[in-house]
Amino acid sequence: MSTPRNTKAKQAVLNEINFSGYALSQPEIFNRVQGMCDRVTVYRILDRLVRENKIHKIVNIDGTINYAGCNSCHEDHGHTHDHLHFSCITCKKIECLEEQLIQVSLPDSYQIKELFLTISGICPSCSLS
Amino acid sequence: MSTPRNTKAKQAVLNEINFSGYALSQPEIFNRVQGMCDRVTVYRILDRLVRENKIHKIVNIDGTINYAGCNSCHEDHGHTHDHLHFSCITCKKIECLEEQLIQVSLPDSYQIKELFLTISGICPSCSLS
DNA sequence: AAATTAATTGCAATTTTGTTGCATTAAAAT
DNA sequence: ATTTTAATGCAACAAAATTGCAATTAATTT
Repeated sequence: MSTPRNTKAKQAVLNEINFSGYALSQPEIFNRVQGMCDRVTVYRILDRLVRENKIHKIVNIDGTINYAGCNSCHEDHGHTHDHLHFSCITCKKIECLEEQLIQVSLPDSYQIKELFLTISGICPSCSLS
Repeated sequence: MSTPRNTKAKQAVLNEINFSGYALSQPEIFNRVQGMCDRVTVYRILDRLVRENKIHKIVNIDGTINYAGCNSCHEDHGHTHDHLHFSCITCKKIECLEEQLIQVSLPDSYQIKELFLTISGICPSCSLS
């Protein structure tokens, strides 16, 4: 198994994700670290950060992929994916609502691993205007 | 507004989706109607069937898009999207579990439009082997 | 502090996936 | 049978992601 390294580009990408209030797409991230590294490198860094449990990979309801920091996840214990995502149809931003937990019951024949709940609608700040 | 027509290709695509026990991707569908029509036509047929409320468009947790028939949806009333999808990590198939309804509560500042809940895990038939 | 190891990067090429324009075909109505 | 226009095929295009490989560099060892 390989031991991950910290590079400037990796740290820059992680910073952008962690300091953003909402989930970012690969193009947005690449844009924000302009000149730091190649487009391909951003893809690889994102893959690595997901593997290392440092960020969440969120698929939006339109299929676009976004990345968000992990607030309530312990790196060592892996991700807990029992919280929900809110996807604003106006500003297109996705945020994690970590407080709201989900409970569902399925027939015993289904083995549950993770839950992915996305709610689309209008977020608080878009509701104002 | 345009009046939809029934073509052989459209019916073939709809049949494949309706007679499949799980949601199909565009490549899978194209594969199953081989020789029937062009690759592009499948894309257009799928768009049309979604617009006509004949099928569901489901985004899987890996971002891939799949199509499923509507069992409990009334064509005229549009789609009800309050049920959940089960995504098997073994066989990669997605099925709609229409019986299981979801209830969540959010702060009043969020205006909810639709819910998308996908549960990943191992489906009954993959659990056996 | 220099040498070593292998993780990471850049770049070019490629693949995959989906879209668009337009002339042609064919479903359904008259 | 004729008419109307929805649907198709094909080729070109565009966007998004992946791969191979040589060059670079972070982190460990000497």
